[in-house]
Amino acid sequence: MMMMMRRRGNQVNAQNEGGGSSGDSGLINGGGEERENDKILKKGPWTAAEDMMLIGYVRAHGEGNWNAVHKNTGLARCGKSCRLRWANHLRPNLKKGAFSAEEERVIVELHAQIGNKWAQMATQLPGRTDNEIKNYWNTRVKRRQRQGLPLYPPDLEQLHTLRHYSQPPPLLPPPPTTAAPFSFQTPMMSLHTLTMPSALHHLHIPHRPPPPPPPPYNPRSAATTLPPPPLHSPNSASTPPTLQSPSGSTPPPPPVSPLPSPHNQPPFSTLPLIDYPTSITLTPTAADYDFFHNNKRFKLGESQINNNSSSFMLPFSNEQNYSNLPSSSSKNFHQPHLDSGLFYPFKTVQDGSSGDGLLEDMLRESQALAAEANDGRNKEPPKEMKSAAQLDQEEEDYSKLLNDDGPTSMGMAINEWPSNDSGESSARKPSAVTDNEKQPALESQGFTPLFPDDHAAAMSSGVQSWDNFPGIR
DNA sequence: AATTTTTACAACCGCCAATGG
DNA sequence: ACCATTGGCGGTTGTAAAAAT
Repeated sequence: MMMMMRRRGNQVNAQNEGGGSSGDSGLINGGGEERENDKILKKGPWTAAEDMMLIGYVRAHGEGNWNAVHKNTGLARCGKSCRLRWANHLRPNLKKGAFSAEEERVIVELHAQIGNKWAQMATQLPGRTDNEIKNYWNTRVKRRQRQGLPLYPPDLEQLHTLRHYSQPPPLLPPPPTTAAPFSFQTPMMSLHTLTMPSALHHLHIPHRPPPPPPPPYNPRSAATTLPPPPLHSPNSASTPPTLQSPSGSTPPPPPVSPLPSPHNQPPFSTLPLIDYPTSITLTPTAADYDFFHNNKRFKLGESQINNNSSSFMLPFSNEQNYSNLPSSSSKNFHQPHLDSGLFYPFKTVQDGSSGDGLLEDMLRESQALAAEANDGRNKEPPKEMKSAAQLDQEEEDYSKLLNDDGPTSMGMAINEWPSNDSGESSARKPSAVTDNEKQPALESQGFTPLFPDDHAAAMSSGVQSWDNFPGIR
């Protein structure tokens, strides 16, 4: 079982958890729960069933309005918790696993440039969340301190020091808004296929566009922006150094971020959208028998696809009973992206029974809500939909990605033993490797892997799809 | 092999800003 | 102008697992 997380929920949560509740919401209900409007809100680790409910909700209603989740679905989580769970674990395109050497380099560069701006840094690292980056950095700080190493390599130390004396430069500008309207693989693909943009390799501060007017002074952010001073700074002089452009006399073009800016894009704009909101169907397609597990792609054989299996069941109850799962670890089910894979907590109902119906109920409820929303009124216009051409392109990109294992490609190093700028290795092997080693084969249970093991690296780069989610087409 | 240390990670907390009534 | 709601951000904590001793 995944870690038995501490239950800080036993504490009073005086805050209103993202505003989802009014000030009187802080009634304690021991055992990691909290009451709100007579509903008990859970705290602590999310169960797979809860994840499914949240996913279903988002697919039906889109992101945002997180406090409506528990009101509409009965999911006993506060809106804030839902948002966090979605953003950090459930949304598509997330890349899990150890940071690649290139990613580490980017983080260090960005940190030298902007400090603890995790959210901004995350916009430069496709598939990575601010939380991941923050965790990585904190770990790095501890490690470097213990080793007596500087936080930054010499070239970045210069930049870092400069930052103490000057206006922090703006982040890389957003890409042109004429980019493809939507592709949930676009950010990753661009980095993967183009390797790291030079703008992320070298931070040419002198050539950047002039910084915008300083924002109003914010004592809070001012207090948190500066990173801890370098431990062994080679540039600890009291005067700012002159920063030389590493590119010599030819200024590089303005850096272009491969990512949409959070300032002109809706958050998590990479969510693959469906024909909102009534497209949810319970009819499985062949793709529903196609899933990823443990970095392998599996597909049910024809003999395993029951013609009668028009329903799916969650192989666990609300109380997270994993006993019916294939031999995969519960951890992987609890964290559907851990394998950089897709959701695989589904088994077809072979005996014609309907299963526990949780997912069906969830989907039907979403469908009913969607229908209600549509009911002849000014419904919310459909969000972006993929055209057939887009889907084809994604398929093609995906195929390319699977065949592309260039050593400098962003994201391919997920299973490599990363070493950072100073040549040190992370003290811990990426867990995905050991997980793979541990995993019992699903083949013995009737699943056929569609890709060989080396597919793992490509999948680990964050290529994910909703297409395998039951009832999506 | 046992124990200790370190790392990775998820989730929460507290605060702030934006928004809308 | 005020207040409530909502979403977001950065800091912090606790635990499991891995690595080191």
